[in-house]
Amino acid sequence: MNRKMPVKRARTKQKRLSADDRRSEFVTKATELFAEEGFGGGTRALARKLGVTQPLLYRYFPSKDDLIKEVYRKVYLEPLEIGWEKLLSDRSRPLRERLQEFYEVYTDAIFNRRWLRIYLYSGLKGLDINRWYVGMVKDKILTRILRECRHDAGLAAQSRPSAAELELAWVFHGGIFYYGVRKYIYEAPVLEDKAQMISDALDIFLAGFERMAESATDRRRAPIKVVG
Amino acid sequence: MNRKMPVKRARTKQKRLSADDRRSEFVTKATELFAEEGFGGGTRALARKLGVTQPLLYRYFPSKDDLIKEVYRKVYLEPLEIGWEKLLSDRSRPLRERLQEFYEVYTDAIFNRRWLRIYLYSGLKGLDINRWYVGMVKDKILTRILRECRHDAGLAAQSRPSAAELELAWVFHGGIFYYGVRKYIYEAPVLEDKAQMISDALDIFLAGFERMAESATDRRRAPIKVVG
DNA sequence: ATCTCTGGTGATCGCTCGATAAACTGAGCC
DNA sequence: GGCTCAGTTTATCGAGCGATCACCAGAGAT
Repeated sequence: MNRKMPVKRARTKQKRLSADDRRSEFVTKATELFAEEGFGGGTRALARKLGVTQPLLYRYFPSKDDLIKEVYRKVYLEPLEIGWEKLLSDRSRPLRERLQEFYEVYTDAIFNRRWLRIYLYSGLKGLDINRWYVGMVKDKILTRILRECRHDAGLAAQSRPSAAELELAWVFHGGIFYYGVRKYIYEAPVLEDKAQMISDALDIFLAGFERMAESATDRRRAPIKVVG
Repeated sequence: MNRKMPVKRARTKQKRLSADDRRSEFVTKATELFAEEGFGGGTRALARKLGVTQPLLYRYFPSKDDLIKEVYRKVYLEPLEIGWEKLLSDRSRPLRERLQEFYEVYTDAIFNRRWLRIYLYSGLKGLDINRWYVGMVKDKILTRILRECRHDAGLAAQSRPSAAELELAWVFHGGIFYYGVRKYIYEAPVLEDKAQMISDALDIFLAGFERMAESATDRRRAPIKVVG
């Protein structure tokens, strides 16, 4: 028996997907919708994006909240695909080079309208998953960076970074993050060369770290001086 | 004829305010409500906060959108009450001192749950007023800071800051701003001494600025060195 | 004491929302 | 060819939304 004209399949509204495909299509399009409209975006608008009717959603998700949770999972776990540990902790490469590459890769993953908007919307809802992510940035990125910086500067390792060190790292990290917010949320003009921005931010962070490391032994703060 | 027991007035729901008082009470409580719930917060919930009925809102505002606009006006203009120009441009005081004080005062004005949440919500809506505010930060704060920095470093004044300089200032500013987001939006633990955080951020920003100023004449980037 | 003006209420409209139940449909199996 | 079962639709519910209108009530002027 020959196939029933596959041409028609292209003309018809491509209904009748497999369950897995349909489900993941819901998550994908929901991410797009919620990124634009916030989580108040309607289930009918979502169905329209898929070319199906609204009740179909409930064959795949018990409630809208469950769909939202799926979106969270996808968005929050997406940028974690990168091999952070190896990249940051590979001491065969110069520290500066590692940091530059890490932030280029990391920002490639999260600097886009979809990710940043979902991240901010979920942050405003104050959910646990958001606190978890912030804690992870602290533990897996900033703490690791500080450890490598201390090692690079010949300082003794410590189990946990000091509050002042951590704050320095946070301000640095936040400054870079805010670049993405300015570009993709505020849609304000930014310096187009992202790598250059990261490089400049790294310059002043590393200089600040060295300065702090020295003044920590001094006890009193010495005025900073830069020599060309 | 004696007064009708004024004590009762205290027991009764204090209705019947003057038009101006009621109107501003609507704006105040609406700011609180929208800060928590987003602008999807309902007019009935708002009325409940005032202890009045929902239709009363429409005696004072033609629509919910008009109320929202009032909230924007209040929130966006609130931190502008400070005398920025004088503070930043008063060359009788050391630059470092001026910057420290400015950021302490500025963050006193905007680092609170209400302001930051309204700001982020409105930013996500992509309204003109938000772009206006970002442009104002650039023109009235960052450009002015850079001008003072150039003057302080003995560099020639320029009508507009270079893109690289501006980006440096933005990353610095964003790093400080993100401190507020971490504390009041994410409710994550932060270094409690805000003035210290600002001081540290200023240290590395000023060092970075000097470094950039020097390398601009060198053409090639000189490695940074910090002397205690 | 009565009138008036205005701040405030009760009832309700039309709409959209998330969610449910029952009916439909078409590809694969016997 | 008819059966089956999974993917999809049609119809609809109850709740909540922004908004409107007619009415109420109390303080101040006369």
